[in-house]
Amino acid sequence: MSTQAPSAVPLATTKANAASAKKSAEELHLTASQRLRSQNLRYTPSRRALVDILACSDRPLTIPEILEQDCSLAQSSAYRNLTELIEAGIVHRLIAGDEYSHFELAEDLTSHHHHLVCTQCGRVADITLSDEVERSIDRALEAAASSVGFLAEHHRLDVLGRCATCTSARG
Amino acid sequence: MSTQAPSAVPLATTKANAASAKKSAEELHLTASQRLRSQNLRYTPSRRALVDILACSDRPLTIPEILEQDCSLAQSSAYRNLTELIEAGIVHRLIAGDEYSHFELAEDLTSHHHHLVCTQCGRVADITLSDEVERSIDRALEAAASSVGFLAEHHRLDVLGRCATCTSARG
DNA sequence: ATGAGTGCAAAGGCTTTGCATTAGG
DNA sequence: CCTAATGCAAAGCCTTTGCACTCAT
Repeated sequence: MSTQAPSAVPLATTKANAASAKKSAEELHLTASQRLRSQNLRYTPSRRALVDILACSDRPLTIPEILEQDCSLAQSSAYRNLTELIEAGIVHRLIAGDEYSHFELAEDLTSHHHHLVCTQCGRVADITLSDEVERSIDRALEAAASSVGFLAEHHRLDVLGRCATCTSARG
Repeated sequence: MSTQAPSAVPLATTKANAASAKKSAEELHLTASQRLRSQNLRYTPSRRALVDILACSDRPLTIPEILEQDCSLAQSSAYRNLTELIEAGIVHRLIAGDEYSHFELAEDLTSHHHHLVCTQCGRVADITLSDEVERSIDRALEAAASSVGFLAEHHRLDVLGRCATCTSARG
């Protein structure tokens, strides 16, 4: 089923992602609901709100950013719900630096992408690369990993630097 | 001078790194000493020991791993010294997951490489990719970054999965 | 009524910091 | 001598957890 959370799919997910267009909000919530159900968890209004907030953002958000948009949820509940959404394969956690974690929808609910991480303000933006480059990266990483018996599950490619705002604010 | 810490060199460092062979221990310590001196810091035995430990390892190490090899240093001093070595451009800190940070020598003291991160045991191993793939990645990232006014400083590319030990220990 | 979800407060765990002491140029 | 470096203990900070209460089926 295309709505099942992937368990251990190797690196070569580029084509599949390119093929699956971004899900509609309806499909997204249905999928989220199903994945939670399969673990005997409920798709509560709080969790739906979290998914909505992440779906509406064009970049991964931190807990403070999320709570800014929905302060009705206790911080601990936000963390707990995000953890459960992660375990259900709906959300992905990103460790960008030494500050807050960033949360985004899982890649199979959006599409394969990478990140621009501002080393000054911590903001993270999404970027995508061409399928050609992605395939070249996949091949190279898979070769390097398998040569040492490493079972590659996925890769992360981040660009570190200064975002436009921080660059213009201070050279 | 090739012994100066780079301040904001863009992505295209592949050729330079490929050209500069791994420094000898002597050169390494000299460079480290000079970089610290330029910030009015001393190259103490503790700091030299830290550099030695990192130089002898073929992978980034955590604080516990470092202290295992030199328990003569207080944990707080290890953190403080590593922070100063980072600020002097001698050491690089890696945030692999939600556990300990990993420390390694700065890339211009070793060579450009990437990491295999085991999601089970947290161990990090180094890998290198071909210059061709690196150039292709650099070009793609630079194009994506500059199109949104992002000033790219460097990139990080990690493979997440299971290391050989964890794979054989438990399917 | 049985199990999941929530909020509050407290605890955890890695890392940083304050402060007095020691060492180096 | 003056400044940096060190060790110990305490504090910080993001995140997780315990517990009692509420809600859904």
